[in-house]
Amino acid sequence: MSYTYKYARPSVTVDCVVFAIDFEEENIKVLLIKRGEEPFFGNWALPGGFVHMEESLEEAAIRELKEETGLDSIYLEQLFTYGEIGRDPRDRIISVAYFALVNLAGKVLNASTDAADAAWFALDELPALAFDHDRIINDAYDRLKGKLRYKPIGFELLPPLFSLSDLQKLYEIILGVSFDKRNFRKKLQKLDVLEETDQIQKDVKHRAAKLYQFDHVRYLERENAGFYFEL
Amino acid sequence: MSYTYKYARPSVTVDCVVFAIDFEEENIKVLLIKRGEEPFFGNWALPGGFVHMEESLEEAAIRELKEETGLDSIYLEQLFTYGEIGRDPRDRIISVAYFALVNLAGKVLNASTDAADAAWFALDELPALAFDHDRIINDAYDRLKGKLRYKPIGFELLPPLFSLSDLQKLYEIILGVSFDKRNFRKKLQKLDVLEETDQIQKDVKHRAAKLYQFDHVRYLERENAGFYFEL
DNA sequence: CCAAAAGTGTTGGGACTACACCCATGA
DNA sequence: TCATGGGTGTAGTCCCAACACTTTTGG
Repeated sequence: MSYTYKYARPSVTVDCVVFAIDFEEENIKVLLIKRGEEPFFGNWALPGGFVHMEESLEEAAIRELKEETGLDSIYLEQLFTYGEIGRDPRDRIISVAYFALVNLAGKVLNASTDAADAAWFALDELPALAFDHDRIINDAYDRLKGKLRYKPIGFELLPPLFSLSDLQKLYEIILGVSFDKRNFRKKLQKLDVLEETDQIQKDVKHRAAKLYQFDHVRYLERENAGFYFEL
Repeated sequence: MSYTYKYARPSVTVDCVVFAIDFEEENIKVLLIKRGEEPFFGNWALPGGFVHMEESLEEAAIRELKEETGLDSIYLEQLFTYGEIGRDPRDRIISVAYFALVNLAGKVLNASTDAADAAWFALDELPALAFDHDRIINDAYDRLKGKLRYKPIGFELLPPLFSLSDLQKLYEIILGVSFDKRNFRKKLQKLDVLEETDQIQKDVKHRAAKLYQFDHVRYLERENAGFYFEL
């Protein structure tokens, strides 16, 4: 058989599930854009678009996020690739989904070129979504819950300096359980990956909490030494 | 902007990393095929090929496995999608990699249509591989090691009936550590997902071990009840 | 009877759970 | 002074790691 890439080719897109935590409302938010094109014109959908020939998948995800939402340099990992027949009503489309985490307070959204609008929605109050994006969001949430327990990805959802109560609330919101305050703090202390700073909370009307930061370097040292992060 | 899927399209392939355990040699085996086409004619590579327009990704993976190796109805999960520029020397190719587990003793290989040959290689003695397949195998091995600890996927590498020593040896081979026999057995007993059968080992020249089987149903019950499999 | 692997209990230490009160601050 | 969340210790239980010998079978 000769070497020819002779088969008909599907189109390939990337889609990004961007999560953030809303500490006021105590819920999880997903970033959606209102589609400005057919199909599903006017519906809400995940930010994303076609992969260009001169960029990698991750580059495409980063570019689309920037173009459609203005978000930049956020945590991003590949989630899953969806390739069922009929996902797109008109053509064969394969979508590589990405999973992104962002600190809600630290970023501002820009609507732009091919998205008429971008907005945060509570995960449990999503509008009707284009394509199979509801399923993708579900899978992403499963990944978030699963990975949160054994990898320090929660810190991506917090500002660089945070209180222990914020961290605990984050875990409680995402996992849907509550933790004992003293036990939670003891466990973190034992993990030894948080660094206490000399900063404290500002503008709170009660005793200000000490602020901590996550020590990536120490975490990697411990992981390589065979210690497991687990919460 | 009008609705046209106007972009140039990459080709999409699937590649399968099939693992098995060799209990005689006490090592991990990977299934490779010798390429019968350019590029990398004559090199060893992962089984796989182009995704057709009328099949899903998983269907493509199952079809290619059957065509190239004869393997059928084995454990399969999606691993990762590789889309770097230049992975393939001649064209833009995006590969959806799958991760497969099989019981070495229970299956026979068939070479066929577009693979000149198929063979098992020890993971630590791989030949030069086509494309970036060495990297894909590495990623698959990481997935195997990681997932083995908290999901009962090891049973996919064993025959339906197995001894506790086989199971322990499997964990030791894959994770590269050794476990205390009594503690290992106590832990399994506590997990309560193994069913003792009335069968025993045959044709061994020492005391024959009792054979057990994995109880999928009970495992799912426990998982839904919030219990974690962990070893 | 020898080789080879199967099978089996106990103990000490560390981790986890459950639980309640005082402290600091701003309004 | 009050409301709000910040911060802290102990005791009991359970889990885990460490450790060695006897049993069964085939050759």
